[in-house]
Amino acid sequence: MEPRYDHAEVEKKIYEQWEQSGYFNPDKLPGDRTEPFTIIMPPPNANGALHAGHAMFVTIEDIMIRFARMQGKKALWLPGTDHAGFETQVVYERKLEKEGRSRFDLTREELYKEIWDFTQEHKKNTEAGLRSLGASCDWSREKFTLDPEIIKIVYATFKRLSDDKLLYRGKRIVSWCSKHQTSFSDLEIEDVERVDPLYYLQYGPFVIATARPETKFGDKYVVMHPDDPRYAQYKEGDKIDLEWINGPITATVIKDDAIDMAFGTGAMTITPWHDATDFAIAERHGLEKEQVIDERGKLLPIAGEFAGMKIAEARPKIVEKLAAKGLLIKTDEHYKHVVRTCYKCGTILEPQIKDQWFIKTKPLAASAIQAIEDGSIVFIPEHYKKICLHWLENIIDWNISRQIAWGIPIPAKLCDSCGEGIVDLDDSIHKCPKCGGALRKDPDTFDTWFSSGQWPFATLGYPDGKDFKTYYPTDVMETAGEIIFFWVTRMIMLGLYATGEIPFKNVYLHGLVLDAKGQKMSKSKGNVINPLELTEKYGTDALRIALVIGNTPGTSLALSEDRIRGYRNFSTKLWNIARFIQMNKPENFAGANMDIANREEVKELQALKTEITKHIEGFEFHLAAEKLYHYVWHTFADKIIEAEKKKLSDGTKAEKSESYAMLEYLLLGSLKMLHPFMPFVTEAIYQIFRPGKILMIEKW
RNA sequence: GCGCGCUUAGCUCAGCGGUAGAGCAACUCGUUUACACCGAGUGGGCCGGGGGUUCAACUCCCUCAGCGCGCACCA
Repeated sequence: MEPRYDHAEVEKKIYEQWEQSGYFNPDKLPGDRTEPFTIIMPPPNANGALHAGHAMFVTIEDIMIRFARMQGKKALWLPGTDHAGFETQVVYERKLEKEGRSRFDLTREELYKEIWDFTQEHKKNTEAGLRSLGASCDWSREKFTLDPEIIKIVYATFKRLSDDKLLYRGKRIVSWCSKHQTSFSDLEIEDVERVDPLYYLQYGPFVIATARPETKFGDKYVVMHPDDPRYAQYKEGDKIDLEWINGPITATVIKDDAIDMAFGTGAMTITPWHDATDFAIAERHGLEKEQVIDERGKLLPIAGEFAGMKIAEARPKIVEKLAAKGLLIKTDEHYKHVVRTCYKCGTILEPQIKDQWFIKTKPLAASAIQAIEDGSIVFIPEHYKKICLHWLENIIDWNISRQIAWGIPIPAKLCDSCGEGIVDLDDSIHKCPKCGGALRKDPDTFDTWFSSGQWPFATLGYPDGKDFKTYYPTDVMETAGEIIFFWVTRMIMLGLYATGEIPFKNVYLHGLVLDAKGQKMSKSKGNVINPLELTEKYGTDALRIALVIGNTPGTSLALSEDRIRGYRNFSTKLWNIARFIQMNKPENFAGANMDIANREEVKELQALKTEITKHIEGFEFHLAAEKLYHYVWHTFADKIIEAEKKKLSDGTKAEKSESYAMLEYLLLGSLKMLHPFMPFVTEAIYQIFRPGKILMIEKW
């Protein structure tokens, strides 16, 4: 053995050996394995390079899979990649921008084709990256979210939701991004606190307060609380003629409980097309709704002289005119409120009334809540349970339509004459069943999370696939705590709905990987760590164990190069322990006959094994890894080997043999336990001592 | 506003009813069957403040403070 472990040389060779052995595929594992253990990999987005978060999930999931495999289970880790709809389109649009092009210069088909090629390229890089991180996943079962068999399952769920009346097409308020030209669900929105002026405007006999004067052109309803004594003289339905921004109008009085008497003057006018609260009031009272701002964020002709202006440009001019007409009573310049922005570009989102497909989430959430509350699904760490339940209990209907090209096309037809939407999987409906009108294809695509939400059963070939029957429900869903609502809750809801069973028994959530200073990694800060650079420098094993030790589930981890270097030293240490033992192998050693079972050191190792097993089964990987590290270095190397040195040099032949037998036993035992954490170096050493064997499938 | 966390050695964090732990960093000494990517050792902590439960609290409960995050239609 070389004095120093050369990870670069060893890792590639060993991964190839594993892959060629076929043992990543549970069907090809030796022995009679009945108990399945399944993890579906959270598919990385096929739109960029691997980042530290990927290294984190690979490490944790690979630990569980390798452990299960060594325990004799049918261990399946199913890999995949995600087309990542909107996310990818945003990445691609940025690329277009840099090239001086725009998505709006391309037809949907052209754009789709370009992004397809782009993702296929990234997909290859992603797969190579996962391999170099040591992922022992079954490549023969790899899936892509746009594979035809996946889309087929997604479509079937869509149809079933429609048949079960859990899907509707509705004119509802959605959040609209004027830059990206698409609507969102409630999750793609980032609330930002801002301080803006609040304008008090004279509206006939009333004074109303608003932060958005530019939406007020069409306001013809003035609303107050039914119990407000200040407005007791006004009755619902009263008509009042008044002078407004662009001339005289007739306002109608409405009374509604939604009004907060303490805010402003207790009276407000409503803009149902551009505000969710106002929309709800309008729905309750059957009021007219009128669009004031278009999809590009510009004022419509209703704004008169201001038509065609962007909001930012129009607002001060409108305020100026209001002041000139004597309608501006006062301005409170320090009104603190929250505006909703696009989580990608920060553009202030404009609520718009749009025809979109919505899923009625309440019934789906109810069964998810039950599965979580009765403990069928367990969260690690535990506190995510409460977070999840809180979200599910307050869930709102889910807009799954996106006005972007990159995604799974929504299999539906739309009727322009009556507004009906009809689910049509096989392009067989050509006339509106409601009014007989002409139909056109719905141009929209699904929210990417609608398909990802079906990932656990879709990848396993629901409903008839053999894999589905064997491996579902899966054992663990391991992913980033960040995407708990986007993904985890949706998988639970859709999994239970489609299959009647939970999609996974355990949810393990890891935290963010931060830079050495504890800051979030981002491209703009330039502090993004490329895991593959680190593995090249220090070895994959060093990176992996650095990501595990001291990292409790759910909490973020500051990753410094110092840390990884420290664990690289551990790889070297392990290598040298092996080298020392190998150098002391007696000639004609007959190890099989040595009786060492009663040695204290052997018992100690067995006790350690019990602890490590318990920790891994309890998802306490940080404790397992730390104890192993400590044992190997400070007990095995520092104490046991040091104590045996004398016997190895001066002992009788029998003593030498016994010492060697014991050290070899302890070494191989340690390697086994370390293998899930540091697969490469342990495999390399193991095969030196046991030529022809593969540690990956040795018995735990 | 509601909810969820965090606060332990210089730094990053484990531990969570029974005499304070690791890695990194610092300091001293050391080349002896592997390993200087090493070994032997040292220093360093009112375990955020206050109160309570207990024979016993860093650990459980309450409260305050600071920090972080999530959710939320007050115009």
